[in-house]
Amino acid sequence: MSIEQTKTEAVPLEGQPRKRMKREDRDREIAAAAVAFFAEVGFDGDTRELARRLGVTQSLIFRYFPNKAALIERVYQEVYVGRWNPYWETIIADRSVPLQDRLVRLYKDYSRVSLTYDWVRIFMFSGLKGEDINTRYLKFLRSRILEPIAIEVRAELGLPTPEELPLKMSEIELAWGINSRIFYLGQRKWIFNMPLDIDLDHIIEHTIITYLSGAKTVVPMLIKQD
Amino acid sequence: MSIEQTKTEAVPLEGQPRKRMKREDRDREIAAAAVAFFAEVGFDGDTRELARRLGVTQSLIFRYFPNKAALIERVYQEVYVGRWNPYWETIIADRSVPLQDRLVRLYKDYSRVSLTYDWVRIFMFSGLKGEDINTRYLKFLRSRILEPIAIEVRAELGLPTPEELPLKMSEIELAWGINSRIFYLGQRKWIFNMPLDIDLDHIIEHTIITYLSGAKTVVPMLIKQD
DNA sequence: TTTATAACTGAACAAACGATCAGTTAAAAT
DNA sequence: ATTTTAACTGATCGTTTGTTCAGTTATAAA
Repeated sequence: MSIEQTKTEAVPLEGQPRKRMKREDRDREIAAAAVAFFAEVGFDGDTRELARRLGVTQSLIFRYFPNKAALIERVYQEVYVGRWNPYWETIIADRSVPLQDRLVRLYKDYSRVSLTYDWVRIFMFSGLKGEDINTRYLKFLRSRILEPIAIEVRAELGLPTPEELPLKMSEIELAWGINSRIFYLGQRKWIFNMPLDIDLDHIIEHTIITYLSGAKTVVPMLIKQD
Repeated sequence: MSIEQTKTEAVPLEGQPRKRMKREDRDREIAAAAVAFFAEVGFDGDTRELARRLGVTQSLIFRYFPNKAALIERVYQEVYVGRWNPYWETIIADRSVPLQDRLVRLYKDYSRVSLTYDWVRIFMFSGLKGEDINTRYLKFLRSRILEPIAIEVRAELGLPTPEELPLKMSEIELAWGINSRIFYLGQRKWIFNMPLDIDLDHIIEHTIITYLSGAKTVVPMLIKQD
């Protein structure tokens, strides 16, 4: 199993009881352990087991978080908000670099965050739970990544700017294709236990090439439709 | 909410107690209700609530299934095994029809099954639970759908047959792209609550065009590499 | 060394859960 | 009409769960 590589199991020294941390440190330790723990077993994982992994009693957790829901909320903050890199948004618009290179660079970097064990699994657990954080994240992604990509494709193909002709839903939908591809890789690896056959970087390159090649064919067609 | 459209909530008549079904019928009724119920709340959903929806007592469920695990196993059978259509496998190989049309037809039909509320959510719940049914399903999908597609692409582009030159992992990986795209649509709609902006049939068409267009560029490149 | 602060524990509670089983009753067989 | 069969109920048990709180003890200030 290749899951272990990102597990953050804080096993305490059996003999020396590592105790009395500063409030801030313990707070962070619990949050980090909660991310790893809930990513593994889901949000129905019990707080006693989480405490056991931390090497503390269960009641301590409730001295740092008012209830389980608050702890889960913290997990969302850590994973979704805390791991977004604003630099991704700037890569896309840098027209001094060929578009294909920009997209490959962007998604190689984005994958380092969103293709981890914790990220993929917690994203699904929270989605299935019906939390609105997923919807909000995806809307954010669309406005910060997908729409900018669609705009750059217009420029690349010498088509009208969004000011001249607003982006079609279907152009953005086409860009979703890249993300769906990347995300599915994460699911194959971290949820369905189907390790990838070939190198991730290669897949990303092929995905971008496929997207741009397809966009060249499809987008001019799309913007002529009503 | 558009979720209701596939919910199969068997509300019993309050007055007349609809009772004493034949064993076979009740068995199927419980199984169907379990699919809908677990798809909604996950496999941690309690049997008392399931019984309430069925209009029977909780203990009755345990007279039809030895334990909860057996009921869940039945749910897998209903959804994964019971909904596979062997006809999909025959569409792909029919070279009297243009490849693009074959793929569009295949995935439009496949979507009718695998893009439902029940299917998408149960697939994720079972995956996150660590059940091997997902791995088995995806291996089956790869051999029955994705590899055949990769073979047809070879033929379409006038490249060597698999007998002359075995399929590369990366060629199959490229075909995964179609499925990832489709599956992601289901997740957007049924898990992340992001309803699709444009018509599903259009997206499928664009997905196939994008794939074939990309394959034309990438596959000749791939088979030259070691 | 003594005192004050706060990190931490251990035991307990109530609710919710899967599972069991002796008994009830509708429906088919005689 | 009576008997037999089997579908179904109601009450209960043991376990697990989130949450609370009075008390303990390490650590730093005095």
